[in-house]
Amino acid sequence: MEYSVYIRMNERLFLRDPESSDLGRRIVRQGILLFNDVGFEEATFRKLAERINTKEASIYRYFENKHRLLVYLVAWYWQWVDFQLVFRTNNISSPREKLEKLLRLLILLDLDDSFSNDIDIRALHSTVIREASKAYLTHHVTEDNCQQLFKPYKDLCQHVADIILAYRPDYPYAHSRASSLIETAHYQTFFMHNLPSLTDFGRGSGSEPEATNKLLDFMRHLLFSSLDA
Amino acid sequence: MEYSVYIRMNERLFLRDPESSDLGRRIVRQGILLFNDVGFEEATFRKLAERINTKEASIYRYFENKHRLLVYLVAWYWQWVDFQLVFRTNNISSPREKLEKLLRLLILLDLDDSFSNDIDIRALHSTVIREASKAYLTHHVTEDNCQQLFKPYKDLCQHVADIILAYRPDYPYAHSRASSLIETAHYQTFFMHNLPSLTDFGRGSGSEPEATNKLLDFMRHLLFSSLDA
DNA sequence: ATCAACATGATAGTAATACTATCATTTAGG
DNA sequence: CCTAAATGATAGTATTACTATCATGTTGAT
Repeated sequence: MEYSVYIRMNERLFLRDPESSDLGRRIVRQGILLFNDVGFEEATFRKLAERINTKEASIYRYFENKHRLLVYLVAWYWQWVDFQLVFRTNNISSPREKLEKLLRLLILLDLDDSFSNDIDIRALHSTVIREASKAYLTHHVTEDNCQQLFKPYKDLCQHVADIILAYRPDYPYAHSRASSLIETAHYQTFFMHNLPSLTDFGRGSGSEPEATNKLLDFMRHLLFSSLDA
Repeated sequence: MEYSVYIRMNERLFLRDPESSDLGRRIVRQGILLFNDVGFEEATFRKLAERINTKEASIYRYFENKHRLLVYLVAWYWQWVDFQLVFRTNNISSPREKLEKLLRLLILLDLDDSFSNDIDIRALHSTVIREASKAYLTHHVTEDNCQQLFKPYKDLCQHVADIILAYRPDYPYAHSRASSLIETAHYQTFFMHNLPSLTDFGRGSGSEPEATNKLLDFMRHLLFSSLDA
């Protein structure tokens, strides 16, 4: 099944809306692949321009700089996750089942279609795991935050916190629990693939899907042991 | 009390040992302050050189580049934490008490002396919180890892995992629990100060030490609910 | 005290990056 | 079909991230 949703983004995330033109869409879609291929620090607008047969200057018409493009991609991803969460849980009444769905969503299980609006979700997921923290771990977080650049992430955390509170109305750390759940899912995935000795499901624990299942078990254990304490 | 320990670093972390000369020591100590003042991406060897009255080229004799300097500082920090953990818990037999000490160490509570070998630990702590993940979230993690650049972090995680296993010998996720504990301590601190809506102890929850205490409560809850489950 | 290493200072230079500006050309919408 | 907007093409600037070279200063072994 394909959910062809148009994700409306905050206007401060771009100079010109990249979804309003073919060039803009190519910048976003190939930007994801470039970040994935060479990493954020090695990526340049020049390389991206070559990749999509345009000029550096044209890309600057859409995004102020590489960092802003990253912030845009990360924001898009969190809005996508947020939408998927609503979509996949809106026929479910049990908060516990909703949380279970969320866990699977965060590690990209049950993803029948890897593309959404021609955006390669798996590639974006990898990019977000590796680069998302660079979007906010800057000297100018506060200014960026004032411009609402991180709103999609904060909204998702709020929705997760709401589910947590539905599950356990008196839980005193709903927001921290939500943000640490999301962060943990991501960097444990990174560690599993790149620094496996920091996890219990890396090398030697079998195939990739098996490792992912162990990660899911760990996440489930961590989440519910704290909520059921 | 002051622990004037000389922390011996892996030789691949530098070109010339910065602890072997006055200039080298200034590079490290002022490097921490520069990263703290302007952030990693805005920092340059030129700025650092001006700050310590030397030339760019001299700094390049100690560190290949800015990223390597960051990796060095982060590695130093984790070795310092690891040493502090051993030092502060070696007269304690209860694993639970050891874990309690660790929690306080990770958020820099009970720090009577902010300096160790003239290194400003609080400044380094801030820098590590903000920049440490940039040390490994790169396209060249695997090569860096092969060179053992992250060994201090992995060693600390192993020691924490050992304490966890002493507390709960059959716990199946000791390594992941250790790494997620450490990571969570750091980015929850960052969120608390910079994106407080992602936490439950930000703005409005009173003074700085009060917020830090709430964070400690959260961390304690998270850790022991999973281990005691 | 002397000399040889070695560390640093001082200066210069290169390639790449991160933009900005300008103007011609193409494309799309009313 | 005409106008406005988007893109292409080219150029240029300031800064960064280095590398090279040689002179000068400092240190430590004899």
